[in-house]
Amino acid sequence: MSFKPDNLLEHISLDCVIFGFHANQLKVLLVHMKYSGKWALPGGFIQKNESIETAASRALKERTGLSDIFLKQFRVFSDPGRSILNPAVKDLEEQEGNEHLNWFKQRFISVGLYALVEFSKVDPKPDIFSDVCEWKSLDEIGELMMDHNLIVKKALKTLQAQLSYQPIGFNLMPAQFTMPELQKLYETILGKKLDRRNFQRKILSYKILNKLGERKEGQANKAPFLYEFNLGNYQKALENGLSGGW
Amino acid sequence: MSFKPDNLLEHISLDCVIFGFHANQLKVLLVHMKYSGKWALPGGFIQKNESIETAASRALKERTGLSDIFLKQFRVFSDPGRSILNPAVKDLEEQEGNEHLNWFKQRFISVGLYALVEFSKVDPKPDIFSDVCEWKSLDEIGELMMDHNLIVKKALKTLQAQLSYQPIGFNLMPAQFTMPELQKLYETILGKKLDRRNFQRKILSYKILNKLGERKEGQANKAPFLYEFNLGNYQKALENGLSGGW
DNA sequence: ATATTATTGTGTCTTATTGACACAAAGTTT
DNA sequence: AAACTTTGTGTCAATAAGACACAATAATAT
Repeated sequence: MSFKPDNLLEHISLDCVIFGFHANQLKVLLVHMKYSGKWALPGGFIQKNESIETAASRALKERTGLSDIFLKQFRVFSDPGRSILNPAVKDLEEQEGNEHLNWFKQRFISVGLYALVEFSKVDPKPDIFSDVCEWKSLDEIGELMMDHNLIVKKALKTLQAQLSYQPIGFNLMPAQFTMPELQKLYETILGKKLDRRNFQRKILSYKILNKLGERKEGQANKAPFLYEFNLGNYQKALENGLSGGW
Repeated sequence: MSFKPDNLLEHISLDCVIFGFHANQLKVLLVHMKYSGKWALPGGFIQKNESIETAASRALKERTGLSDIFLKQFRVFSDPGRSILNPAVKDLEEQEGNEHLNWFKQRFISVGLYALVEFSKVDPKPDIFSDVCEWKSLDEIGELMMDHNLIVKKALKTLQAQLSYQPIGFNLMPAQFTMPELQKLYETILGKKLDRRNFQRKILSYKILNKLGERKEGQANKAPFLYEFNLGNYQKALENGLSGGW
């Protein structure tokens, strides 16, 4: 077993909600636990010399193979009842060499982090605890381990709120994309339809897009323009916020 | 000594940033550590059957005498270097019966919570670790213990952001107040002047205030109207947000 | 080839919101 | 009584947001 609890902070764990966007659907990266048969968020523990964010990056890499992901903490989940029925313990019981089992039976407080990643860049790989690691669209998610359904719900709410005061999309879209594609991302996160013309006007007013002369071809209609994010302005908008407010 | 680490989660602490408003200044509640002579945020630890929020309410009561405060978590502080120089350890060393000293020398990850309270309702009282507990206006705060300056800074930023999408003030103002008083609160939090007429128009548009017929007298000028918060609408606005965005 | 179909690009009008700005009224001080 | 301070209040211009329609393009069907 690869965990060495001696080097880990007790009582603290972290869970990552990794959002991707594909086929006009918002997806979350989940792992399927080998023995308990439950789906869960990829998570982990914190080493004695790590910050939460560093630990989350490392854990995400271990669980799913993903690296260079910018993870942002959004909330601590600390309800005393949240881990009473931790099915991960069952997975551990079935493994040989479970001398650390009691460590995992502790009560854990978990820090929730989320990230947005470009779907196509991800090649998820399961680790020793899980037999599958894959994207699930939001409405396909069934009952997850422990309070992970709640964690996903709160992450989505955070994402929706973020949309109102910060640009989003750089990490969720391919390098080049069309306006309708970007609009579908917004519509999916918000869960509602937006007017095509007003969306374009608003997003262009932020000056975070470069219009490319080229067009995408192959569909049965007029070819849409391609856009890319203007990194400089995108960063500025991230820092300054978009508008609204006092 | 009143701490019983046996019953506490290891490695996890919490710190409370309590904002108050008085004499046109935004204030923060601080405690002064007996032996190390450092000022610090009132904080505490988490018992095995508590959520973070419950623990924070209890700790705040123990440290300052404050009760019935709604505390909201805003961030986890987990930099590995944050507690290397924890001066609280010095305070503990000077106390008799420090059999738990090593427990406090651990590395801690701290959950930051903040709250807004009505200044006049507070009667701060120091506890066994501190000899003073009092309000400090933001520009009077010197160097605090550990990373507490950073925690205050991030709490203030959270508060400023919250101002843009939620009503604020119910917990910071007395039951009845004038429009200029409320405006000063907003100006203080934001750190900038606002136009008197535009402020009034905007805040009234939220429908969260009741105008009272009475007036306040005694100042050398025209008597301003009194207002109170309309609790029903205030709650609604808290839930739905104020506007702006998609 | 021609028509059909689906989807895109684009602009205007109306309404709501924001920002800038000035004077009269009231109560206190001199 | 005059001066002073701070309050209450409204309008105009600029900007942002919401509703809405038609022409252009590229594949597909006939």
